[in-house]
Amino acid sequence: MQEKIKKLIKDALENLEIETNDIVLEHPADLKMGDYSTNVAMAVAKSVKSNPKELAEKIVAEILRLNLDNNIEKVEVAGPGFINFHLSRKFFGRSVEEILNEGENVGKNKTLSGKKIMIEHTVPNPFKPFHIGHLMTNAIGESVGRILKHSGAEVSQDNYQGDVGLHVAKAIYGLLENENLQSKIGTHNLQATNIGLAYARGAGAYEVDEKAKKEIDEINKKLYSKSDKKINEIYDWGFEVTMDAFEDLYKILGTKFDFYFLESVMADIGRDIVKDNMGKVFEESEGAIVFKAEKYDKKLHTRVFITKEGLPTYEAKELGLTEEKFKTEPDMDLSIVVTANEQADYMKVVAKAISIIHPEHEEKMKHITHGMMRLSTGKMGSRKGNAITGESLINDVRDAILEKMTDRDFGNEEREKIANDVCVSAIKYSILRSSSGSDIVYNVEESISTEGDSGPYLQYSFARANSVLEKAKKEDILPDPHAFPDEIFEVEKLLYKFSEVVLRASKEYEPHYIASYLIEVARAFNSFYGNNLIIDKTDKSSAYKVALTFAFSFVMKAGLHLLGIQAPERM
RNA sequence: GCCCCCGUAGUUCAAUGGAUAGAACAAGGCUCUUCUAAGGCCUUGAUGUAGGUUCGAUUCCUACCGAGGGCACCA
Repeated sequence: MQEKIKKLIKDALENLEIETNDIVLEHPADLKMGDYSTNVAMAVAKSVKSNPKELAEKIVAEILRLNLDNNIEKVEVAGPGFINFHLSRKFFGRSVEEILNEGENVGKNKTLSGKKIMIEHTVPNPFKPFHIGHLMTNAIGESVGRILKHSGAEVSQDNYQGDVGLHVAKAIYGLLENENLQSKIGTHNLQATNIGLAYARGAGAYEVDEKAKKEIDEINKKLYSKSDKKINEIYDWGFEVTMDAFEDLYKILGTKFDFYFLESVMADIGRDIVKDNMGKVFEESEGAIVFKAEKYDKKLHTRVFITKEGLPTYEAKELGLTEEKFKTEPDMDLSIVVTANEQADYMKVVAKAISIIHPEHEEKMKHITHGMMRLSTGKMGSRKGNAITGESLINDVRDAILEKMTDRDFGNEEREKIANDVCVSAIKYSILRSSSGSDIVYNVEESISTEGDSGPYLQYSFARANSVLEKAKKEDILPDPHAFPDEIFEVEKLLYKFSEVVLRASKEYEPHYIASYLIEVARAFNSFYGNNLIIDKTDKSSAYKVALTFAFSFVMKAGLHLLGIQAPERM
């Protein structure tokens, strides 16, 4: 439709002998102003020395002369010189029909078809708790991945595990200090929680206790050399148990990883790359091996890749990791990494180094950053290791939801499942409603409220639509997109825009466009629901309203999927 | 000191250089003998400051004010 209207405008301008290369066609902010709008008249008014409003009138006259097809109801000039297009009742009926035909494929586009993309996110460290920051990268990474897939890309996901390093030594120190924490009794979640406590203890001691610091450094050396049998045993158990606990969380969150990379392996690969590029990229400075990125870009700075002790830093490991990813997927078109904001600058330096070594990779790396999650109520996690864990937040939110569900008549299994889905939706939506880089304030109460701006509100709207459709089935009213009434409902004016929203979200790697759009559609649907009796055998247009309800439910379900959220049929 | 990101209703967030800057929460009122009232309908309130570019600036540029992050061997 967009292209058709653009063509129409272009033809009209040509006939009037007005030159312009770029026609901007957008949706007006207010639905009352029409469905599409262009500013060409204002844009070219100056160059043809004409009053924008008069020029707009002339263009409209020419457009009308060119014959409208029955998708366009009327064209008019408004405001300072906008030309507004109002689409016809038929158009909206047709777009509902189209959505019905597309079903769960609704909103897909092919802009990325044939492209291979790998996205890295979540990245919790074994031996450390999965904290709420990991929920941020998970929600954003998962959603971006799904959006790109909806645009035709072949998407795989990878996770990167810090299996070595000081944090492991700190956890093991804590475990040795308090043997109770090494208990193998209970679920791996419980055991992982104990390891998290041990880590917090070790991390705390490392800061304030000289003796402990020495011991931890000692443990760290033993971990590298694998010389201590007891430490090795604790390590093997702790690694497995924390990784298993992460897998449980991924299941709840709806994430599946295709590749896992280990930091210990990347360290060696990274070190080799640095050595192979000495002189070319890296140089020695104060005993360490560094990359002076400011030589290439004034805004970048020098970073250490190999310490004077000969140990590869995060930067060198990242180098190895990227190399390994391109080896794993040789024809990869894009490698995306999602991390916190504070990594933005290192990533630029690392990316610069990589593009000097592999110029062909330069355009194939993309870094997405996320902000911090703070909780609006209760204590915030301190920096020293006792941050709020993802699991405890999930449990709190789930409990609050179960409390709200007491008047609902569900079996235990369904109740649990729904509480889970609603909980994940509450958290993920709160993250995804804002643009990616911004910090968010998470408010448990607001996130589970169905009044307004929340994931549960979206799910509720879907469940409601579903319940209408159930009734339609019982009453034998089949959807018919041709039986439309004269009235055009607001929800119809939004539904056909879904694919455009997906496209924009995909181009900008921004899930929040989907989130805001879904709220808008849900609101329009709930309003439609409130003001219309959908199932009504005495109403000729009932079959159309059922079709519209179907269309809404497809769009909502697909949209929620793109946010990484389940759409329960009942709630 | 240098670099990056940000500053929008009381609060939490939106707004591809466009029209009267949108929502939601909070406050008040109305609404279930209709399909989920976890809903719907109605009523207030904002672009940090000063300039500039533009027919038009929340958006671009400059300065200032304010908050956050990064800047050599942690990740």
